[in-house]
Amino acid sequence: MDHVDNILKQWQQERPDLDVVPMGTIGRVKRLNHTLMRAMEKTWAKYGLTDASFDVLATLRREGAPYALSPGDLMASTMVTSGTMTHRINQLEKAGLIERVKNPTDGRGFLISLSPPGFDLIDDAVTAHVETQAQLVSGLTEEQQEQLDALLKQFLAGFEQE
Amino acid sequence: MDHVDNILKQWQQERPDLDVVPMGTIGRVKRLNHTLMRAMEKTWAKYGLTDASFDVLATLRREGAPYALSPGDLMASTMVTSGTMTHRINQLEKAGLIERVKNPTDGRGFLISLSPPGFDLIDDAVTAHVETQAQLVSGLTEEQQEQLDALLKQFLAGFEQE
DNA sequence: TGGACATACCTTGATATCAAGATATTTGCC
DNA sequence: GGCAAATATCTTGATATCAAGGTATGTCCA
Repeated sequence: MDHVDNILKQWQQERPDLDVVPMGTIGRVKRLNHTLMRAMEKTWAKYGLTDASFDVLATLRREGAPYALSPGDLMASTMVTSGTMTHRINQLEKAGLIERVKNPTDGRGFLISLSPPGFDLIDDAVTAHVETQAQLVSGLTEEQQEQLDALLKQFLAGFEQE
Repeated sequence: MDHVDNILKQWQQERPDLDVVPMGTIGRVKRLNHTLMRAMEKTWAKYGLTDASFDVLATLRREGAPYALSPGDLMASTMVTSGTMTHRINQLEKAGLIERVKNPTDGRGFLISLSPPGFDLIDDAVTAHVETQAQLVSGLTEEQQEQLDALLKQFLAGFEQE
């Protein structure tokens, strides 16, 4: 009987006409996401990073050499709007972790590339981040982790192509 | 091979020293949460509500008569900080959907109660909301929904008592 | 080849959130 | 009863986000 079960029980008493089973699952996804984000933020903070800045730097790092993408590519990868991405890029540029370069093949745009300090920082931060994540999933057995992953993947598949 | 799989593949090539399996699962939770929230926001918007305002009104509604809780209870239930809750309450009070009443048994605090228009609005909105949620989970079979729910519940259980 | 449409990014304005600290009240202990 | 500590809520200041719209450049077709 966890927090979400209590919510469902309340609804059943107040609104027995509603089928609240999906609410339980979606509520758990929301709550789990919240909890995981809060935990991971602590690790990012040790490197002076946030969800947003880690996200951008990690996206550039894992891309491989020459560690550069357009703002539009970054937006698609991180699911944020253009205004948000402009803001993130400005902050990271000010911190010297990325550089804006005119896109040589498209005069409308830029390429965002990791600076050498940005590369070093994200390489250290992601090592710690992966350790934190391993900790976070350790409450489930390996088999449960695999099952959960497979179910999440199928759940997401229903949305990604649309 | 979904979006998250691509991310993991990139990391494997760039940083083969890292075990990125947990990153996949956690990444899917984040992405799924984002997608589900965006979808549910559309329903809330039809009633002039947001995630935040729906959350508060629904918490009061499911509590049952007399539909009143303290800001502190609301904070605990919704996982936001006190500043955020004060702001939410101010907005809802301005909209006439809730009322602030001096707590008769504790002079430091208030009780937040649903106004009659607030009650009517949330009762309609939650009906539509539950329909939206049923739609959102319909990509999984009933059995998969149950499995997912059980795994999420156990995952969360590792955090809730701490 | 030139004009209409599409695209890429930035700017603006409104809102939501958090962390930290302020204020008022209650509780508990002597 | 009275003072210290705990508690409940609000205030403040900094940031992040989004939606909508602006500007410059590229693309495509008649």
